[in-house]
Amino acid sequence: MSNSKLYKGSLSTIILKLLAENSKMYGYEITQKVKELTQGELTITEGALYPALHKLEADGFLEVEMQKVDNRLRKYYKLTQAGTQEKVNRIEELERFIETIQGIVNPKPSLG
Amino acid sequence: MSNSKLYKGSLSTIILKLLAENSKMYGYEITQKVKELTQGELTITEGALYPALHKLEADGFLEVEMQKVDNRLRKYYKLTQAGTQEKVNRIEELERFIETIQGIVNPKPSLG
DNA sequence: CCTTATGCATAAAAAACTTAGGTATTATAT
DNA sequence: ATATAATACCTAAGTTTTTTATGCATAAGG
Repeated sequence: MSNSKLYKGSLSTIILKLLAENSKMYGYEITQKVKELTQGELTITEGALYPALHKLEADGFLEVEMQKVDNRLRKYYKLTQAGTQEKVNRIEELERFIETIQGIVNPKPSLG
Repeated sequence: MSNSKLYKGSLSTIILKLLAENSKMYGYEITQKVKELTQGELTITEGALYPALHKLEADGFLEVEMQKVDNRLRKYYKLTQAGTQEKVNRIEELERFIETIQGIVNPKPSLG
């Protein structure tokens, strides 16, 4: 994304999560969905997205299905079984990370 | 850190936050403090920490004070005025990022 | 004496981006 | 008609930020 350096490392987790919810998406659709979900806060650049998709596919987490719509080619991605499991792991990792980081930036006093 | 790729980009924010709370810390102390605060979840490597400290100093956000303790040299860092402001900005950015990412991985249903 | 802990540092490599291009079709505005 | 924006894919060069692997030095513990 253009705005924040913080999201580094979370892109593929975001992709896996969106595909778990929508079962089938193409690249451009993912960029639009992220914009929509974040009210424009996060803009995935194509230079980041496509390599990330290709890597997830190479790792066996995604499979591809081509489809022609209005004479334009779409490359639909969906989760494989391994991808479904990987999504669970990545989301867990992300949530653990958020808790961890909040333990630093928003430490709870040891006692009320 | 060794465990999570996710923290990429948040290291300098963590450093600024710790220095805002402790007014004066040296590198090794920061690594230990992070381990402690996160119960071992996050381990800052020295190869990441020292360059990050040097960059923050070069950017005018930190200033240095040497001190000898037990014949070992410590390099204490503290926030400059600019660093104090930068800390506020970075923390805000981090919290906005966390909200944004949670809007994706934990979307609230549009209506109960 | 050897290893671990404390305390600093850098350099090479890897990872994950941004920026900047390229191709092609369709829709919209001038 | 024609230019621009939107849709839809892609890659390569450069940058940033990390990991991994070192190096040096003192102090403490087995």
